[in-house]
Amino acid sequence: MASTSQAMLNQGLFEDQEAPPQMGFFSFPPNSGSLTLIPPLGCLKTFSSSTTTTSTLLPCIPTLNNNSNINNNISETLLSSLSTATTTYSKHRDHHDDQDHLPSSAYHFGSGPQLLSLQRSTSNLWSWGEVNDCLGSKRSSIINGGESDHQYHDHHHHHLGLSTMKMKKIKGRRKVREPRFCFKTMSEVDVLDDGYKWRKYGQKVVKNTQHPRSYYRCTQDNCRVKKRVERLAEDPRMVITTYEGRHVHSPSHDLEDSQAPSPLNNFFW
DNA sequence: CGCATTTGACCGGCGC
DNA sequence: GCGCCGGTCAAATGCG
Repeated sequence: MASTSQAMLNQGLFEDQEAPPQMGFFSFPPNSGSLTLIPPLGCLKTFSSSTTTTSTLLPCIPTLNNNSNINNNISETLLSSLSTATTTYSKHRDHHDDQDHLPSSAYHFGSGPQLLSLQRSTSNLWSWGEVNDCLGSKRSSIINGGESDHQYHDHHHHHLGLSTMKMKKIKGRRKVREPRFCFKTMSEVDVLDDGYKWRKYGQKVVKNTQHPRSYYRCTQDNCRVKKRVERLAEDPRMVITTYEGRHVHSPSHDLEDSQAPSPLNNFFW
């Protein structure tokens, strides 16, 4: 089911290893029939601070039923969303790290409304911030726990994943990370079918959250793609899925459905 | 029985 | 240096 959109994703989003992973917002509420579009929900946030620029959010959110007949296939949905929604992301400076500054150029794909904008980064580090913005990881949870909402909002996206970002430094040199993509879905089920086969290899309790974070690896040989799945602390209805790496194969669905897998079938990368 | 999941241990980075 | 934490490993357990 390779599509132009997929080709765009594959070639445009991640062909450049230095390009940051992208964060999108999608909603997959259960119990609806087919792919539909709904107005933005509370999952969409706008960040603002002295070090963070504004995130723009979806004008519409694709939704997909858990029992959908269209394979519950996220890739389809994401692609659909990309063709119907404006997806942007917050960008912010990594004020903890030194002076690798933010990209100055943005790429735009698609026609009509802005489908997806990509910020070119000189370092993958920044993109980690992106991912963790989406995540609501431990740092924000710690800040959130027992402290005022005001303080939480002030620091929310700055503290997310800081330790992780610093892990990227090795003797003053940045460690190159696999490209990442993080998106948020509204779903009752934690693991959404994205067309690939995953094996769980770990689970961690996230501080100040009742929901654990699960770690998955792609089961395909030689494919080192990983994904993390967790529920948003502030809104347990939301599932945060973070992909890391590029698949070196086609989705299993395609392999089953077709004998002619194409590189363009590669979901995200 | 084979494979997937669970779960405690372990490791490395980071802050204090 | 120590403790905390995220991420991973791997033995134990569960399940079809």
